Amino acid sequence: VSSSTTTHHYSIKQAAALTGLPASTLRYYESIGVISPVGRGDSSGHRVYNDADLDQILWVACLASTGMSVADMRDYMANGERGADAAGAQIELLTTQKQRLAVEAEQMKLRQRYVQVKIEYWQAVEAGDAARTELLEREARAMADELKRARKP
Amino acid sequence: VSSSTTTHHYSIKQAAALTGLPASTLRYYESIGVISPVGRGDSSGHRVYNDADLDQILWVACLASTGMSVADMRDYMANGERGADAAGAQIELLTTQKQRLAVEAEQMKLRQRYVQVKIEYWQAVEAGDAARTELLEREARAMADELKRARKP
DNA sequence: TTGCTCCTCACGTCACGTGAGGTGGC
DNA sequence: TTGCTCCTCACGTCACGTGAGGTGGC
Repeated sequence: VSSSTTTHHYSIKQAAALTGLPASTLRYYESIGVISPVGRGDSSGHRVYNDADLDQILWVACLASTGMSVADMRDYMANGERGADAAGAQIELLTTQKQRLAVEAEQMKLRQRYVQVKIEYWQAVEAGDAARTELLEREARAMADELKRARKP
Repeated sequence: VSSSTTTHHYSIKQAAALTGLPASTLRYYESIGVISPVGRGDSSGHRVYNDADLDQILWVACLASTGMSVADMRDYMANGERGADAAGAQIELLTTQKQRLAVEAEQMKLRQRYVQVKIEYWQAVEAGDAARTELLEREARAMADELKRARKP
């Protein structure tokens, strides 16, 4: 999704700053084909990133953040043929990714609740409230079971 | 948070099934001191897990799920002295972890919105809606900026 | 005895990170 | 010339995963 009116170029350091990924990772992703080869400066041989490159990198970073392997990311990106004709395929991939994120978000919520229950448990212990302590102990155990099930798929 | 009335024992395979972590990871965590040494069966030498062990493992799994390093997890667990006297310290650690989870959840939401904008972008491209395409392009770029900032701290 | 699970130890692997040693533009 | 950034290539590292080779209880 690059701007159709203006295109700037950026050094690897600038690209790293703009995307939040370290320069070493940008080189690594390019070397294994997760991102397409970026342009090089004449005579210097330095990488020159444009807006489309940055956009691609941000998208890869989003995929990586959900624990996708680099092999899968490469297939994913190769599939996205670049161009309006592939819109249908892109939407399909994006929808899958959306679902992955939804599952992850659900697990995050569970973990947050688990930690909250643990906080309340220790507060009950501190207050010497034996009944509440036992109640929260049971609750924590039940949540643990949920956490285990959520990790499977 | 082990049950005070009954304690069962479990093999490493059962412990793996109950916590969702592979047996190899349970051995690894024990070997580097992230979880305390578990009991061994007389003469067999096989690991025997009890409810307190399982609880500890689930807690470690929760910490690991937020990207905490094993070194930090070890310090964290060592600090939790086990016992009601450490309730205050436990609550402090748990509160910190809660905040880590909240930040992570915020990033998840951002990524979900980013993917959603991308989906709508390609739908606009597919529909040939140039104005909406450009609008969503700008929106995606703005979100990318947010994503970058969220990854920093 | 035959499976089955468990054990340790060592090496493999995945996704980078980190120098070493060298080049290019203000 | 002096910094500064960039380059490649190779090796290091972190968190496990995966055998190899062997033991123990029904």
